[in-house]
Amino acid sequence: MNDETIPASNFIRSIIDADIAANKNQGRVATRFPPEPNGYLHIGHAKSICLNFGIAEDYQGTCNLRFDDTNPHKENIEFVEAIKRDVHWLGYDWGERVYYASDYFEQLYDYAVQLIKKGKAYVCDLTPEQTREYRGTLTKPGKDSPYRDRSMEENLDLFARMRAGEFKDGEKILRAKIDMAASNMNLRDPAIYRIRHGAVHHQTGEAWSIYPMYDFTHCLSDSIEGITHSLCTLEFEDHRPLYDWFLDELEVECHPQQIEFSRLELEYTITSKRKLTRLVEEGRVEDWDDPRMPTIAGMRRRGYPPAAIRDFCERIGVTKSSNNVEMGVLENCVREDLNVHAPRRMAVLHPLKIVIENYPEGQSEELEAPNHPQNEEMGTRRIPFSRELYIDREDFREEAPKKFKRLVTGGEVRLRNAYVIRCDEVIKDGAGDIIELRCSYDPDTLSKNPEGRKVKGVIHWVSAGHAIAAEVRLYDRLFSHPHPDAAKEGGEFTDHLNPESLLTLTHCYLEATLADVLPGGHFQFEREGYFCVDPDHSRERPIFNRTVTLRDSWARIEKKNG
RNA sequence: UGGGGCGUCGCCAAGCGGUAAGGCACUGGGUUUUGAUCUCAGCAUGCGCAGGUUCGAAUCCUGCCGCCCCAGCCA
Repeated sequence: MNDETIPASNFIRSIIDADIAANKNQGRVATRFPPEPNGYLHIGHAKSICLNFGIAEDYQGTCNLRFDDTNPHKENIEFVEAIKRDVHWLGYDWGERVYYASDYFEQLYDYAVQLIKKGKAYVCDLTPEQTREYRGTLTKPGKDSPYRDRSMEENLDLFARMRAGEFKDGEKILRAKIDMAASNMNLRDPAIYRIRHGAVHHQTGEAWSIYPMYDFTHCLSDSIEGITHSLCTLEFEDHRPLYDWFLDELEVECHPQQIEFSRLELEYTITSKRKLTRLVEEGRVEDWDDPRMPTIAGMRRRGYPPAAIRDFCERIGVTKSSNNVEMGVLENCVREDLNVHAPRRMAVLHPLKIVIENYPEGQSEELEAPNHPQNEEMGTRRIPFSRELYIDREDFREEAPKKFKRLVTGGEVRLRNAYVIRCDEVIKDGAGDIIELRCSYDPDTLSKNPEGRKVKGVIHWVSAGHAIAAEVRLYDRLFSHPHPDAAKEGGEFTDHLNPESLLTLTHCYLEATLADVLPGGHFQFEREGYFCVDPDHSRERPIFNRTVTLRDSWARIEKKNG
């Protein structure tokens, strides 16, 4: 990583520091990022990716990419590919170390046999419903399954036949024999293998009809890969005793340490894969990469730079406390990165035609404009100026509210990178709507202030005859409620979808230099915000997405004044 | 009311017995041909609450209170 920032420490890094000081694992650090390929990666995963890969980088360790693919009914290869693409795009590289839990199916099977031989696992014939009844409740202990004391030989035989496909889905499961009265529900003889016929696994095809469960698979996969620190979110804290139980009971050479941290809660978004899947499947958004989605693919299309997302993950920290991060933090990271890297351009989103009456008809000239006000190295560009221009309707008022410093009737304003103009006349149509402004310019104000008066306002513009027409998509938060999940009685998160999360402007005018851009390019449209070129963009049909607005203190003043 | 966690500024978050870092947000000033950027200043006598130990407590002890997670053959 070429980040210049020094990573902030956190309790996990402290644990690793102590482990290294104690020469635990011979000072080796090995982490892993273990996504299940049943959906796209989102901002919450980004936190985990940055943590795991970030630690590996900083401790000269390794971080494996491992697909937790033990549930063929929900997983598919499209998600595998998308995940790889997104992790790479975020800026991390797993080298040759991409693994699949399914790589270990054979070993896992052997481990299960080992457990049976130790009398620590048994085949259970209870139906799913019965299993639930036998499990007990939070306050009541469960009771032993009638199949709990089957002989080792019978268990071995039954388990082999499960694998051979002799039983139907749900007919039998393999369970760990622990303690049906444990106060920790996870220890009440958890399932470790279930039967799944008819699924074509994206890696193993139809080779298996039994699949291992998460708790059994995860700790052993970590162990097999020699992971030292297995980082996961808080909801797995209750699973840690089980994680350790399997590794203690089985003969393994490596017993990784599971450490839990709290998952990211970001205001105005959801990070439940189930719910994100619903948004896609119900057509509430275009797809997984819809710029409004909190997915990595969505943020990419929205124009968020990967460095900004990494910076965000750095700033929010890693703790075990419940958190509630404001959207402003993420947006600020995006602005900070783009402010430095995005070349400036001018684009008029809500065009209002103006005619400079004292500028000769048919004439035009090229004005030089810097690509970045603070960075000369980014160079300059030439933009055409002529008699007919477009400015934004927002930048003109017939009567100025107080503190308004843009164009008003009879008033002057600076055209960015060009001359000072005055509005002499307002032309309206039959309905009373303003359709054009007649103005005059002061030829002696190029790169200098006018004589004897102060012009405070500066607005952007484009030359009508040279501008290119484009579609500009203005995105806003997908939800109008900071906690979409906090639905009231009978409601659900979709009730809080923001109906104005996408505003498509089809008649925008951009300065001519924007004609040759490529998808993925970032620009600041001065005074409007940061925009990026959409993947669907073409020279014939230019499409830009608004990544984020500029900070807008005028909007706040206006709001305050009602 | 079983078990496991968490409670420090509006939001994140340092702190680990020696008298409350930092970031975001916010407020005010300066620079500015982006009401942007940049910059300067301000912003917790207080650390969920109540007791206790101590010369000294956000940090240790006790008891409360609040919030989150767990009863998938999901991960």
